[in-house]
Amino acid sequence: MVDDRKLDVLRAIVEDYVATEEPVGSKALVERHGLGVSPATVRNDMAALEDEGYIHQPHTSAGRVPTDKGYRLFVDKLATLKPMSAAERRAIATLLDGAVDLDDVVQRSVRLLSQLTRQVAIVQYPTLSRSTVRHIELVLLTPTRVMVILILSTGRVEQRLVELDAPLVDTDLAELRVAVNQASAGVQIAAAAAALADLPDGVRPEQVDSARTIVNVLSEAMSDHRSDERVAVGGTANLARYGDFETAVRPLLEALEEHVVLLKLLGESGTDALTVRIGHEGPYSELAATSVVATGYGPQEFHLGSLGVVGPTRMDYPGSMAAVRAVARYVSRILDEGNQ
Amino acid sequence: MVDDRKLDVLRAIVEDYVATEEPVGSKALVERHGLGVSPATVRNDMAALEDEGYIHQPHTSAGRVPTDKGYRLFVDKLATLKPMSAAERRAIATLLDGAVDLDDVVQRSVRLLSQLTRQVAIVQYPTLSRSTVRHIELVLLTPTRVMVILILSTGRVEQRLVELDAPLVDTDLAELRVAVNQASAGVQIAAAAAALADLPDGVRPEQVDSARTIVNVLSEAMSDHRSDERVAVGGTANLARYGDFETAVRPLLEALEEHVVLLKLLGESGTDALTVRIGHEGPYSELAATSVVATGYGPQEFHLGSLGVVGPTRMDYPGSMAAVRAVARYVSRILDEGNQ
DNA sequence: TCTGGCACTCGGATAATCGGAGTGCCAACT
DNA sequence: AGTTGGCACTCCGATTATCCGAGTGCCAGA
Repeated sequence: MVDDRKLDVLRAIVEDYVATEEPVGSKALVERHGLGVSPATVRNDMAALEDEGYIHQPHTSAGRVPTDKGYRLFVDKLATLKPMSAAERRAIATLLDGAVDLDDVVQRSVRLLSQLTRQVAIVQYPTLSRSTVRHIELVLLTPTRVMVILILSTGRVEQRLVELDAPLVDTDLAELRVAVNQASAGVQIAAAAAALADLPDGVRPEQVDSARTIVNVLSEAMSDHRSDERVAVGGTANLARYGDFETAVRPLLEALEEHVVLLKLLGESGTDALTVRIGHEGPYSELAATSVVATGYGPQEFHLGSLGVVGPTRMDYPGSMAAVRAVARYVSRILDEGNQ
Repeated sequence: MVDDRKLDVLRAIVEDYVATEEPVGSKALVERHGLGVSPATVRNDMAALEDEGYIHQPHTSAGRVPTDKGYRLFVDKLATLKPMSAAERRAIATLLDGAVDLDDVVQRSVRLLSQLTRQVAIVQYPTLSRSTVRHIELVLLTPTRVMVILILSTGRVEQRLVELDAPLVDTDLAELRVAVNQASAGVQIAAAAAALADLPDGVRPEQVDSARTIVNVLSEAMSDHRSDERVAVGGTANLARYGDFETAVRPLLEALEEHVVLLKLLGESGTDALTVRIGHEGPYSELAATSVVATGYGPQEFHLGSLGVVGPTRMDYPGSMAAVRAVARYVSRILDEGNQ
């Protein structure tokens, strides 16, 4: 049975432990928080909380430390997002508004997020998969060499160099340009790739080969989800504040190198909800000591990617959650604007 | 006076210390290296080397540790680059050949370099400043909205969205496209920016405003050296092997966040020579415990950027130098090929 | 159900001890 | 002059011993 006061005690334990990084005892608790009861009472509650698995004693005669389960309860029931201060809101707005292109938005977001939370921040680049084709440009560099440029609605630009078997003249290329754009402009890339596949059938015979080559490259670029896997990482210096190096820092540093791992951490579930993954809840047993606060972003429920922070299970959840949500909102808005 | 044998002793000390991370004593030295003399003799030499400032005793009755000056001598006089193994050469070649675009080349290089050296690797993106304009593309998205795409010889693509005051039709834009390309294709961007400045004077009166707007954006993009400051970092997990956290790891982690700092570390001197900066020789006093092995890259003495590794002063210089040089060569070659 | 009291536990900080690797120096040897 | 074995000495770091106190569980009384 977990009544209200026990929850208060749990909240107090979490807050104190996060702040001090040391097991918290009954006496210190009643002093620092106005619980209105005696240490002995708190001790009883603590014993109960421990029975339920919410807190844990490193050893007899030590204070209590929240378990993952304890943090979970804290996050689910007890945490009220710390509202961002006006100054912080302004900082977010001005910093992100100053971004000149997509790369810049991502870079600035990571930096911002890591500074706000003093944690390691991760921002996934907007995925190609759900974006639409804004424009395709074909440029004749030499008669047999075409530069193919694919511009997507998110602002991402993909470019490929194509070597043709037969020379092409400018007017031919212009026809082709019109054709590919008609077939794909405004269409989601998956559909665009499909639409383009039939295109070579419709062109003049002597252009078929060239068209086919170009279309192939285009669909390849469209279905190349390599860039879906791109992420930006920042704030690693914050790892330095971690206490335990071997169990906490090293595995995380290793994870940060592996972008695939990071994406899994962010949880590319496709949902835009703010999610918190605590310790062992995550997919990697080596990262049992780290938590992830993440959310999707994208204009109007349209999931373009995820961003979040990772840190020790002992982290400031309310603050991190608020920061992550705030940054995600601003990023979504920026991307939306650039997309009109 | 530093005779040959003393140099041998120094080399042995450096090698042993790098390998073991512990002060090395006279006895261990003669055992591990076939010096052919007795420990007592080595001790005499050590005393001399210490007088000269090449090595240093953490405390009486401890072994010796090389000083920065000692490493310097080692690197200048004693180090013979460890040749890359055939397997390593092949790994470099295949990995880098698989790169699909500029970003990919850089990403792969960082990864490669960090794995080869087991250090933190840094690769600067090719600078805009010395590259030439390959092509400029203007795309009419709406009558008053133009997407400007700038393609450079290094494969970098810059794109900007331009809002025009007056609507423009396709044929007008085509004229403009021809004009800007004629003015700038094949020209170094600094010169191209200058050449473009005069261009609006030559166009038809009703286009002047649009031309001016577009040209402004272009020269801005050309002189926007923001991307000159881009660097990729990899292998931070290797920091975990460092012993001393506070003095070695934390300052470096902080430095890695600051790309400007990194560029200074790489030494954007413009020279392509392989340089080694040891400990205090570098520009940052907080990084007195770290060394940098860096070199420029770019096809045929044409400096496009720098790459290198950073690590503790106690690092495997011969190995790192060889790896850095090898990777730089391959990167240069790749960039050259993509540039034909 | 809460509270004050009390005996008990145990980790971590502090102090004390000890061994050994390494040194410098010197006298003898080549 | 350069090299070597011997030897007394130093001092770090690992090991062990000691001790303090925060924190606990439990119980009896309000």
